[in-house]
Amino acid sequence: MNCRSLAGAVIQALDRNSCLRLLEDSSAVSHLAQTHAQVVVCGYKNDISTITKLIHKLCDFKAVAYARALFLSVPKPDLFLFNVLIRGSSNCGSPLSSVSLFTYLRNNTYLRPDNFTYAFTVSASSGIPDEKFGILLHAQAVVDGYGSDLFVGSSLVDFYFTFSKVEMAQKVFDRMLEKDTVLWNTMISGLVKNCCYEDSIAVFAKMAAGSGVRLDPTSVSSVLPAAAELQLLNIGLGIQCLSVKLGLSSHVHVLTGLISLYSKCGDMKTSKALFENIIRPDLISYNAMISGYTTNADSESSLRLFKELLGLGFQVNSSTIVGLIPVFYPFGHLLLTCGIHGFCVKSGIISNPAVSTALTTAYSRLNEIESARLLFNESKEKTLASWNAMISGYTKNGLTEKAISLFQDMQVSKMDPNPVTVTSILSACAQIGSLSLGKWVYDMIRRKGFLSNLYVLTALIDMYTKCGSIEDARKLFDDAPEKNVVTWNTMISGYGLHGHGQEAIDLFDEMMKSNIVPSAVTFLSVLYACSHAGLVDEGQKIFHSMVHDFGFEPLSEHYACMVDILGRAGKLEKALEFIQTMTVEPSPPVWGALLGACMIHKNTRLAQLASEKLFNLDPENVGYRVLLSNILSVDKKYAQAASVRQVVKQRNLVKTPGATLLEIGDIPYVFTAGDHSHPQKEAIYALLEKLSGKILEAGYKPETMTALHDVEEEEKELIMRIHSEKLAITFGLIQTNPGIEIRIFKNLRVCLDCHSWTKFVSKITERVIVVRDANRFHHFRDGACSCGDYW
DNA sequence: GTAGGGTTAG
Repeated sequence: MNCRSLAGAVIQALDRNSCLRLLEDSSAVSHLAQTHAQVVVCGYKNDISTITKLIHKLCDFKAVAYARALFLSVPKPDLFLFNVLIRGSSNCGSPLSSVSLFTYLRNNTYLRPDNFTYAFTVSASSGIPDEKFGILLHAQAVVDGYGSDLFVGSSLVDFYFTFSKVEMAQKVFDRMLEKDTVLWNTMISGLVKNCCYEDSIAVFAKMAAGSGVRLDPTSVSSVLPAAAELQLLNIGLGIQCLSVKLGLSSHVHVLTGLISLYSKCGDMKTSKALFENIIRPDLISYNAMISGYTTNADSESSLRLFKELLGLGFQVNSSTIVGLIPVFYPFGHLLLTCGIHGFCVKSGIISNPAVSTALTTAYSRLNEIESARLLFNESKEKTLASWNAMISGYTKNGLTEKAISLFQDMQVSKMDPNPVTVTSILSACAQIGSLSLGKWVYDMIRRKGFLSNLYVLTALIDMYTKCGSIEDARKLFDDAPEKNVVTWNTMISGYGLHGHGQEAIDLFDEMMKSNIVPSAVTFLSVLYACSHAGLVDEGQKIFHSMVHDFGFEPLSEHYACMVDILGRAGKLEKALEFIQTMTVEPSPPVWGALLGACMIHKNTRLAQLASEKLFNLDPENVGYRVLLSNILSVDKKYAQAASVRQVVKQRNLVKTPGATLLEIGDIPYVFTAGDHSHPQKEAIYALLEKLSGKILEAGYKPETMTALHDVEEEEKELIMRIHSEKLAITFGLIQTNPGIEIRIFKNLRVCLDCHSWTKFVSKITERVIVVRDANRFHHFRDGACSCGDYW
């Protein structure tokens, strides 16, 4: 209270009722302070009901410190006053004070807590990180005879749901002899909070059908998110009909819930109609619409509504922003992302962890991984989701080492990984082919009980196939209690990766028998499997079936697969004809597949046609130019080959350097072409020399020489450099005992010469050599490769 | 009643 307002206030004698009325009508803490002065002047400072009213009002205005001070001045507070302050403290974000007031009440007064006391204190204990307070209160309430009180019961149900103790919540609910709307509503919303969507819907149905209890807008709006989450439009429709019948359908909460439901089911037309039905849409209903447009990829409408919201003078909140942000990355809107980032900084919304996490994701999806990292570093409160967003940002951008090192930082900072974290890390292991790290993660998954999570399981299967252990992957797959379309796709593509085309087709057939609805990726996976195994007829059949039986509009990627299948089989003209039948514009991979086939089957004419298209569509890609240059060299068109390479040089295009990973025990070794940095390089180069002699005797013919005609000296040296896979295999031979399988991982496709070299080395050393290249696995054994020279 | 992080092809 300041002096001016005190001086300005007309202090006059008032009766008690007038004092109470003044308190009731106060609309700010400053008014209350003035009235407080009058209360004192008029001699009511010891009137408990006046003081209680004042404390109650102070709590409503969040002036909890003032309220507490006043409370302490009351010589003999009664139970009602205690209850008011317990509830007030809890509502003002000080749940611990509520509990300590309760303790004080029990230990230092002769008062006995009643059902209100318990209800308010239990509610407060839902806001304390430690669950023990609520559990203790539950026990005391039962002892004091309030165990089946409705008020107390509802707070207890809410408390147990807050701490994810679904069974306990259910138990308390079941034991309540009498159930009212609030109790049912608490149950419905608690189940939703704990992702028990089906149960939530079931409880709602029971409430509506036979409980005899009245449904209110909260009942309906509590259950709607469950239907939305499960995308059960029919259930949602039923709820909508019911709420119309009960006259609840014009309530803004109900309408907002329905908007969200229809949006999540992809029906923005209905959402829009519902939104237009709201007489005075509030921020939350706007948010629901914006997020709906965003998830349905209507960036224009989403942004329009956002601008409208700002224009109406609404103070947008974090939900608005989080619902809007994903609009930016599918369309590459980097500038708009930066704009909204600036807006968040200016308005202070950036401090909300959900906002900074969403922005981190946006930047990493836009390949602005550095910006993502800066934002991550700057964000004050790093939640589990923020760490996960950054880690997955790295794996999605192929920066696996950074992902793994951030994962280590995360553990150092004592943030406990969850299934989401683990899924990203497994994906990183799969990318780099690190079986040792993958197995370590698997160990952690078992310890933490994450194996029941379908994302984790699928990522684990993927990790095993990509790290070369297709059998282990299949075992996990067969033992899986639950599989979705992605799990099946993963296993099918795993077979493809290893060249096991028939197994992939068999699994695909089995999938169809299990009535799993295939996706576009399912067909891509099985078609790639056909291409890696040379199954031409089967591939054509599946493509045909995809279009005619399953009604899929083939994507450019599907065409690329078919071109690959036909091309590898030598049916180059047919592949070209196939491209000409395409209904969509052929993308670079389509022409790339044709170009690759031209390399295998030495067709310079078509190669030139394909590369002309490619150089237009994807001028920065060096791979295609190198491929064309090699094709020309093989055809002895040296001058043309040189001019293709010249372009690469002139434009300063960067070729991805080849590298190979080999793990001995848990230690990873990385080799690059012509690597002389290795401590055991002498032994490696000596053995390389020795092997070279032996395999030449056995009939090996180096394949690089043809490409070396008419090449500048400097360049020749580059080409002559020994490829990293040869160095890695040789090192593996030195480091491991005879008979042990050698596994290596190459980041690019293995070249023709290295492929042939490895075949011979596997024969003379009697070793199984497993090579994972950028495309697939090669299992070399006794002079032959599992790919049947088909890659 | 609205909202952030995860798996599959190439």
